[in-house]
Amino acid sequence: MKLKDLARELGLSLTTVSRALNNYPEVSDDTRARVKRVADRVGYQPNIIARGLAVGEIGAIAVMVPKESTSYLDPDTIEFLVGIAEVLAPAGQDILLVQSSRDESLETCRNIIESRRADAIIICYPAPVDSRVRFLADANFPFVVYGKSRTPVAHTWVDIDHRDAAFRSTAFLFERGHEKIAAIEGPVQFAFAEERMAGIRRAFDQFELPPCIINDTFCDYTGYEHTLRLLRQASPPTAFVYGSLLSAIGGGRAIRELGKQERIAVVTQDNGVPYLSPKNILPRMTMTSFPIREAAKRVAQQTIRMMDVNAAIETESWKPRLISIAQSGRD
Amino acid sequence: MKLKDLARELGLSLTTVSRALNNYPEVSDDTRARVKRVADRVGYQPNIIARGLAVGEIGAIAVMVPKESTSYLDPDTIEFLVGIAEVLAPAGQDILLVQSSRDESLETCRNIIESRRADAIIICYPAPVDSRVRFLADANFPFVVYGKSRTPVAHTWVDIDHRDAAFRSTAFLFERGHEKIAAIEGPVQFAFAEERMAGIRRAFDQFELPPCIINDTFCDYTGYEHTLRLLRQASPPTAFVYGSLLSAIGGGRAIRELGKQERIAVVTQDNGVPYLSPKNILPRMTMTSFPIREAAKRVAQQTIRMMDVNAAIETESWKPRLISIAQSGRD
DNA sequence: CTGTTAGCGCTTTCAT
DNA sequence: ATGAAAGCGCTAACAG
Repeated sequence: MKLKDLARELGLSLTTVSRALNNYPEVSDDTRARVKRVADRVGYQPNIIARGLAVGEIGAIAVMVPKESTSYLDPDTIEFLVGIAEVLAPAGQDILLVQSSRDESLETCRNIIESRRADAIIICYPAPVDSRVRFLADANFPFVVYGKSRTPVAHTWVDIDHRDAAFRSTAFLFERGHEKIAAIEGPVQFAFAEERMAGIRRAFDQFELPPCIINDTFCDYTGYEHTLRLLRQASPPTAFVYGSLLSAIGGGRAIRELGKQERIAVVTQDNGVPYLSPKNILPRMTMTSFPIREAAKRVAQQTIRMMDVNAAIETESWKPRLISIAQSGRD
Repeated sequence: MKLKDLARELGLSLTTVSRALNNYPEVSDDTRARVKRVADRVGYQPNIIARGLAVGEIGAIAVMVPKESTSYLDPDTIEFLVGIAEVLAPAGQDILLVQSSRDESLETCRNIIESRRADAIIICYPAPVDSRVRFLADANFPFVVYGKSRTPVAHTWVDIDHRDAAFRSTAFLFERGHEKIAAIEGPVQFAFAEERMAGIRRAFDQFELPPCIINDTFCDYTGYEHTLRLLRQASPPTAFVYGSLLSAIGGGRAIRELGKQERIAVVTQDNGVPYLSPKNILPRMTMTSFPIREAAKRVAQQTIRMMDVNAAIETESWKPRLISIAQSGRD
């Protein structure tokens, strides 16, 4: 069933039917009502591709997420996507999920806009300086970045204040008398990891101690291995800061295995992933907490806003709450 | 840069350039090479919408996943999506992620095919009798179902043999002398839950005991609550079967809290989600294991196959391994 | 208020 | 081996 068939059925022209369906003001209420009723009855659905070709829009937004060698989407990214979907679906925008590794990301990005696969792009977890930002800004293509990068181009972004969160996490432990603190953080090729490291370094500086930061992929076994290794050192840390609950889970396991859960203090970042509740983790952990899903909703809203040709650039940074948990260590 | 521009640049007609790019045999090797070289140099990318309109295909496959009231994608569904993406991305097919609740699923499905948003549909976790199956079969639209439903229409599906897995899980515990066994299973509106229940009932029948099965959403706190409640009964279960690692995690927590981790045996289904490793869970658990990601890859391959007009209907069912872990209870 | 007509960018007959 | 021209289904000027 195409528009032409529907028009014939109604004894009207293509144009009028199209206009009635799209709520153009110049159609009489009578006609509009009749057209809609019949369209509904015969189950007419516009061909979205044809429509896209005519209007030059496809009704989809590409979400670019990093592809790790393991090619698995981590829980945080998923939560992010869910938040995006919650806003974009009601807005009638499809989501085009695009995974790309660091070195092909610019190419992929170019590909998306040149083949017009999407009307806007969301960049998730940018690099500290991300080539896509300049490219998209130059191309004047609507985009929003989830993450604060140092790319020297004005652009719209939304982020959780990782620097602040990491600073407060570390300072929290120093203030409680810990002096040997180790931080298990994310890969340096991401801007957020750099941000967190800056926060951690500031805390170490303030307490005049040399920082101990490990960078690795956030996952259970990396958290486990680094923690185990550090705890087996001559003078092991008495406290850990984790950039992700995933590493914290693994780290917690290492701590338990060594029977140290009464003596080690832990602070972790918590992104509010529903099935990764800190409740299940031992030892108990203090956390800096912000629901990534909410941040994602803001990203989606900003993206829709940016699709307007003369939308202004906006940036926003959200501060996580610090949830202090009575725990072990020198509390 | 459009085809026309490229053609002008080359001093050739639209037609020839199009044919060269699409590897039509009637173009001379010389011309083809030259066209491709220049196209590459100027960075020409075909407009996918226009192409879609001309060919009648959009180059995307819709994946329909259930939307729960919580509107969160559970880890299993994610793993499924990752598997799908691993096959579809290299095949040049985009993924259109569509979440729909049970009662709007048929409508959504109709919508997708009538608006031609996708060239094929993947149904994930069907209902025991799923209206979409008949609809899509009647419409002669390519689709594959992940999950074995009872819908009385021949169609292509891929599944993990949940009935068998659940039977073996339960029988495993009976064989080890347990008589009070409780099963924490998924919502009955899904075919897989029905399948697992059939397997569990068969085991109970075989050992001539009345089944004890709880149905609820798979998540940490439901697993926790049901387990806690059951363990506080007058004569509590000595063993649990969990339909999902998620519930098992919560259940394990309840068992630990009651200090019963030396006395309760547990068997769980494990779908191989990388960050939900059973290693982190106490008490230790026996599991029926099958990587959902691999099943998803098969689904994607079958979908691509079904896009050929005269593809035959195929069904496949994969048996999980039972991984017996030395554990507590009456082992 | 309604209809005619010219595209949107690409593929694909049908000629040459 | 190459080109001209007719669509794919829809929207949007432009007329009336």
